[in-house]
Amino acid sequence: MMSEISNTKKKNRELLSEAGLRSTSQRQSILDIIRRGQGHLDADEVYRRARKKQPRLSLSTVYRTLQTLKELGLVEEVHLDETHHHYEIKASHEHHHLICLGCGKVVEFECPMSVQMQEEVSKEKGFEVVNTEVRMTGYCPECRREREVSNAGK
Amino acid sequence: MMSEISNTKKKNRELLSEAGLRSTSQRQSILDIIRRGQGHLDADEVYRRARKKQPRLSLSTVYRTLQTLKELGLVEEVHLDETHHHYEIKASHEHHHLICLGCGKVVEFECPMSVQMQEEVSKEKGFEVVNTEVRMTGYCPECRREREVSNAGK
DNA sequence: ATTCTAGTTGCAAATGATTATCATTTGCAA
DNA sequence: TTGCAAATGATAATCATTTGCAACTAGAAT
Repeated sequence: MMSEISNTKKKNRELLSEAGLRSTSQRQSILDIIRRGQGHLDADEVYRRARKKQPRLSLSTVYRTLQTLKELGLVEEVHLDETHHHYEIKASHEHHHLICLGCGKVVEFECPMSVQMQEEVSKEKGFEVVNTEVRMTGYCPECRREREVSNAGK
Repeated sequence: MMSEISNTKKKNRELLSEAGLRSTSQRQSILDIIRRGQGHLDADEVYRRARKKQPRLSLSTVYRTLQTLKELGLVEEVHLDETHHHYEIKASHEHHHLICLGCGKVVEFECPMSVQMQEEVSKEKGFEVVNTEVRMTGYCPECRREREVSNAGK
């Protein structure tokens, strides 16, 4: 347990240097924040959290690091809403996103079917498919209830 | 055949006035352009095309109209790339998008499975799912070939 | 047909996310 | 410890999209 946490820094360092990149404190903490973020943070949220430890950190560095980590394959960019990007640790299990139109809540779900789907489309269109993203939108249980109430009131 | 085209204007007019909106020449032509667009135009492309007929048209109007038509349910906003939006006529058949990372080409595909998938997720998560978007990325046949050639050259 | 007025438009300025620039700093191999 | 390329911070630039507002017009009322 304990060792996992103290190993993290070492692991981060290795990951970076293997890629021929310098291990800076900024990169350390940004990577840690995303790892602990459990979900999907946007650049600004990463920035806000990282600044608690490193007040001098610049937003540009956050963007640059996110980009770098994405290229390294450590972090994944997901498209939850149309206005900006979110980032999460490249997960062990593939998953997709279900977004509530009412409150913005994001729920992850797995979808074994998508692999099949990907193969089918691959074959049919002659593409080499690299990635499949499934994005559903709708209303979560709470927001559904609210909507029913306000509709009844009409 | 002929009548379909001449009916279009009338139909557009009705659609708009039913929604309590004025039928302006700008809205007419923007709607027509998207309808004839067969695919996925971004705001700027709509703007460029519409200006051929109406040079004084403003880009804001394009954006505002796109927004309006989207709310009316006549036009659908799709997220093909991360930098800006694309719009297409709400299609009779549901379809998804396969985007080439090499040349940017967009291919549409149908996916009956996605309906099943939607139901499953609905049930499992208690959401009322409104929409499902499947976005695959990869390399089209031509770009695949190119990539193989340049890899061999190494 | 003329008038009236709220819905629309065009323009220009504002915004928000992201990227580029560049002087300064820092990791790290020698 | 030192030298230097890589990385950072601060700021300006960019690009898609939105907004404020005065001028304009579709379409209802006269």
